[in-house]
This record gives sequence, C-alpha cells and structure tokens, in this order.
Amino acid sequence: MYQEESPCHYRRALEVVSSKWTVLVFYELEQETLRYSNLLQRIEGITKKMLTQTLRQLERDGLVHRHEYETVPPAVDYSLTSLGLTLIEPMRVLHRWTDAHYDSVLESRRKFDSAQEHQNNPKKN
Amino acid sequence: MYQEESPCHYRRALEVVSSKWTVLVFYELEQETLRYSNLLQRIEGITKKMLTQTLRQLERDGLVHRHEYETVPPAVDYSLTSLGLTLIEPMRVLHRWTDAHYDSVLESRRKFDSAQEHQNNPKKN
DNA sequence: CAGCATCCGACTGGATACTG
DNA sequence: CAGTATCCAGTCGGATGCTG
Repeated sequence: MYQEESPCHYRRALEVVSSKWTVLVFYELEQETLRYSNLLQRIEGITKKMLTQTLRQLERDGLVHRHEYETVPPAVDYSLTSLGLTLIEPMRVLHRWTDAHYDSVLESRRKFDSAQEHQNNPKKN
Repeated sequence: MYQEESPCHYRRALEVVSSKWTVLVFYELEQETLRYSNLLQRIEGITKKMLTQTLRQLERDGLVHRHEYETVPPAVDYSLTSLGLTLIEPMRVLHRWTDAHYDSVLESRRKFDSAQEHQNNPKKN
C-alpha cells in the first residue's frame, strides 16, 4: 500500500505540480506548442516574471521542453515533454474530482462560515 | 474536453489539496480516525499552529470531520468525511505518478543544474 | 520578442509562550 | 489536551524598468 512509503517523497512530488501557475501553463501546453508571448496572453493575470519562473521550473523538472530559434528578434516555444505527457492523466483525474465535488466544497465553506458567524454574533436567534 | 472549462476553477480546486501539510494529514486520516495529539506526533515537523490551520481548512472544506468530546481535559478526534473519501483515489493516482516518475524529475533537475553550471563556468571543458 | 534586475509590500510559516 | 496569541524572519509575487 502507498501508506508504507515515504509521505515526504509524495509531498515533494506534489510541489512539482501544485504551484499557482503550473497547472495553467500545463493546461495550455497540453493542447499545443506555444510561444512565450502566446502563453502570456492566454494565461490571464500572469506576469512575465511568474511565467518565466514557472516555465523554468517545468523545464528543470523535465516536464516542458524549451525550443529557442536562432532568429532576430528571438522566438521561443514551449511544449510538453514525454514525461510531461505522463502527468496529464493524473491531472485529469484531479480535474474530474473538481468537476464532481467542488460545489460541495463551496457549499461546505458557506455552512462553516455562517456557523462561525453565529459563534461570534449569537445575538439574533 | 476539460480544456473548455474554466482553468481558474480547476486551480482554485487544487488549492484544496495542495498545501504543504494537507496531503500528510490526509495521509494519516485515510487509515484511521486520529486525535489531535496523534497527528501532531505522526506528522514529523508539523507545529501545532500548522496542524490546527490545516485541520480547520479541511474541516471548512468538508473533507474532514472534527469530533469534540465534552470531557476534561478535552479530547478531539478527526476523520475523513464521505467527501474526503472521494479524494483518496485522485490522490492515489498522483501518488502512483510520483512513484513511477519522480526519479526522472530528479534526474532532469541534475542535468539542468549541471548545464547551468557549465553556462556560468565554461572554463574546464 | 523573450526575458532579467530591482524594489517592496504582503503573506507564510516557524518558535515560543500562554490558556480553558 | 487541544488549542490560541504574538513575534519575526523568510519567501512570494506584483509592478516597473531595462536589454540583447
């Protein structure tokens, strides 16, 4: 069983995937190779700094391939590596869970928060 | 396809699961109901503050149930809710990916880092 | 075009001490 | 026992400006 193995290992691995922008970059690259500026446009709210940082991380982890064309001005495009492709299915599973259960999470939060309210303002009951 | 749906939605949902300690707490509770102090002992390196914060979040999200016994001194135990149980399989899938591919990630990092070294110190070649 | 460098406020999380 | 409160260093990430 998975319980017997190092949970730290597991946790560190999750970090590969769970940073704020990683999922969104992955999301775009899953469909097609894209250039830096394409990614910048498509991923709403991301800054150059964060995009670069995220791509570097993914490249370092071997999940994304960076291809630089020797042109002026420079052009660079990014695509998933074969290792990156293996992550798509696990991410889909998580995505499916999201679709199926995220409403329940939101619902639970509402209940929890209003319960907290009643704790703090038990006046009008 | 999942691409057509809001990636933001997806990202926010990932946050449910991807905080530093969440996975480890889940990991322990997957097997059995545990008391606060049990969790504190079992999860190496976690502080009371972080454990409490993580448990509160999970409770708020409806993934963990908090049961408080009206005794002195107080006793509290935690278990997964039925919603929490639905998350186990997705997490297992991610875990399996870890086992299968994390070495590749580490290997890729080594290569990337030593390539960076050569960039910075191209002396001895 | 595809970044890198810098500044800086905000948030995170660890250590420690205290409490019903 | 199961937390809460406070302090504080470190990190994250946004804004802005510069460059090959």
